[in-house]
Amino acid sequence: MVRKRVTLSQVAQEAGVAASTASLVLAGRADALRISVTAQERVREAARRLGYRPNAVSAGLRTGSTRTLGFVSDSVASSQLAGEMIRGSIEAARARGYMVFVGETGGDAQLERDLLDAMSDRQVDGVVLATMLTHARSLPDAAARMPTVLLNIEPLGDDQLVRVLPDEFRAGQDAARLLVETGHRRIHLVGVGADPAHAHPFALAAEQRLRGVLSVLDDAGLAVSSAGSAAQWLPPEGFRLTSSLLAARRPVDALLCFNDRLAMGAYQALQEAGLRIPDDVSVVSFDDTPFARWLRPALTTFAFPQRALGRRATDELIDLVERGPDSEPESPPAGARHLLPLPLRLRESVAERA
Amino acid sequence: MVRKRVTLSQVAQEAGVAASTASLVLAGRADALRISVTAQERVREAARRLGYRPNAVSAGLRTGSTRTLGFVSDSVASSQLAGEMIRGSIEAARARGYMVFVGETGGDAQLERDLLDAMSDRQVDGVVLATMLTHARSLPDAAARMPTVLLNIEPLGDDQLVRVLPDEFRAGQDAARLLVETGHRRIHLVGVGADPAHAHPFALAAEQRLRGVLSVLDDAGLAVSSAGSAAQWLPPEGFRLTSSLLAARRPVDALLCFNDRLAMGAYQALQEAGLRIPDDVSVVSFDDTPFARWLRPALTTFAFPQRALGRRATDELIDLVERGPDSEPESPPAGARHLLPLPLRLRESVAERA
DNA sequence: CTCGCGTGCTAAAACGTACTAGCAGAGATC
DNA sequence: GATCTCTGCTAGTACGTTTTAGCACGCGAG
Repeated sequence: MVRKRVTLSQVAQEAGVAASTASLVLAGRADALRISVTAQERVREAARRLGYRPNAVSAGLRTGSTRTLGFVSDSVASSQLAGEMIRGSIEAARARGYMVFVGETGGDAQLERDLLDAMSDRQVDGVVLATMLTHARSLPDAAARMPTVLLNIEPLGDDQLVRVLPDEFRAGQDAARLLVETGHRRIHLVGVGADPAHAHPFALAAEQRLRGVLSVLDDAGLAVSSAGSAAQWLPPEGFRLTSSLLAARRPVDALLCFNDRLAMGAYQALQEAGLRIPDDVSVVSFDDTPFARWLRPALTTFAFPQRALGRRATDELIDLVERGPDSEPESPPAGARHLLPLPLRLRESVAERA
Repeated sequence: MVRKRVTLSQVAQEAGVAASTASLVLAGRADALRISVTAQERVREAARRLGYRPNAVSAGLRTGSTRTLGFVSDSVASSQLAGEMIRGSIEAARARGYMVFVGETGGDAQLERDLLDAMSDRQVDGVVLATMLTHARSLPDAAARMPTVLLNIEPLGDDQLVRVLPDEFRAGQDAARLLVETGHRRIHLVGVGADPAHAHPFALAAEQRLRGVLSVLDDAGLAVSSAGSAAQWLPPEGFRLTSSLLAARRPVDALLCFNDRLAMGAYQALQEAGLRIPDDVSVVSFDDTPFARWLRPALTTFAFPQRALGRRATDELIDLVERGPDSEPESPPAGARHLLPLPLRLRESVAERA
């Protein structure tokens, strides 16, 4: 079943040279070390003929670098986010010749340590540490022992690691601006209270997003109203909050939902109350969950850039790894923070107001 | 930044024994090879004190086994399916001390070969080859060269590999039976035609599922009606098919949608036509997509067991790997096919008919 | 006293690659 | 003819394990 792999010495033998010569040729260091062109050709030809592929395990043992990365996330819950991030990470890695080990902790710190150990045992060149849940957190020791990039995490203590994050503040601004500029005046938040200090439970993300919203509404001289905050950002909560907002008979122009699932619940409440979207009420949201485009009318939302985040974090990690730990002399200010935009998906749920 | 790992010889030195002795002790082969209890204790103590962890790369080079698996899928499209499968795979692997490399091909055969090569270069012990798209396909050569388990794939040529698949036929039966037993008579299929030979485009899966449905409807003496087949199983298609079904004014008791996204479209068409679910029309579906429970009324559906599939395939792979290629004497009939059920998620979209 | 045997351990080779140090031979120089 | 330099290559070691073959020692038996 398992055909034996061809080794370097077999190639060397076939080409009539020593293993070291073959190694030099195939590593592209032949010119530097004066191997004749004919010998080079013989080696390359032999390698091709035998279908030689270098054994990465062996090379890893020798050089210490395995061209392998780890991706550890906590997410089990909001699976699509995690899935897309992983996908982005894998793509970026692949493009630069790396493979990635994927691990999930479900938020369990012990499991996280075990996973990082298991990856370290396999000599990964570095890891991406990602989260979908708690955005501010302390870091495992392992993060200090190997090249690490934080994805969607704001570390509590250490400040030295490269971080890749969605630009929540800007997204909040953009969403509010979209509504303000289309003439909406009676804007209600769905999912968070009006006070950024208590924006919980999605901590930093929600808080930053809210601050962005507030800064724009303030500038526009608009009062801030919240339909109420929710512990879970799920459709039933969106439904409940929107229903009671409507029951209170306060004037409403637009709903600014803090994610698509809340928006889905809001849709249901609006529709069951006989209100039309966007003619009576506009709805804008965040995430661009798959179903956002399938709602009727299609939901206008700011896409959470999972894939881009995964890709970027991995690219940063590879940069870090390949730069080597020697060039530390702060060429990049260690602890750089990269913010990625949440692009607008303009669909049908926002109307122009007179 | 990077603290040096402790090696076996350091442990040995600390314990005052030879490296080979330390190896035997830590590998648990001490008793078999008569190492004194005191020496064993010294080794273990030293290992603990120094925080020794065996280098898996080195061990992999020596033994050929890296306790590493590969998971290669084609899916980019229906991401949640893939995500959950991967998650299941990772869990199962983790539980038995394996790590997994994840790769995605997007259906590109060349990329698939490259990924399998890259994994093979890293000496994975085996791979799970999964698909979300085309269920019947030919296999890359690499599959013959290392232990391989097929996930959601029915191979075209070779018949020898272990396969793990959802039990589509049974799910079709279950869905049809659910509707028949609750008294529905005017059942319409949404997404596929009534002829299993043309069940495309989801080939085997849809065909098997349809055959299951038909077998039950036939037994119940019910005529088979289809609202029409769709090239894409997405909400707009579900909406379109259901709308034209209703426009044709044929009597309809229940809709049997071939996935949740079609069902979502069907919901929209029914609601916009002023029909109530389930009072006027029952709806049943397949997949249990996250939004299924958030639709109003919550959708009754048969859950596609992605996670279980991933887990099972990985468990089978590890069994295969650990059994070794030597014990081939067909203890398990090579090419076993494991079918996993699609469990019913009974919610609110099906009513009892008089 | 010698032999044989059991006990407790170790030396050494192997896995496949990377890379340093250096060797052999040809030609050039004096 | 001896020395030097340059070209073209190779021997050998290291990476950190696993594993086989076998060594040294002490003790009991003959």
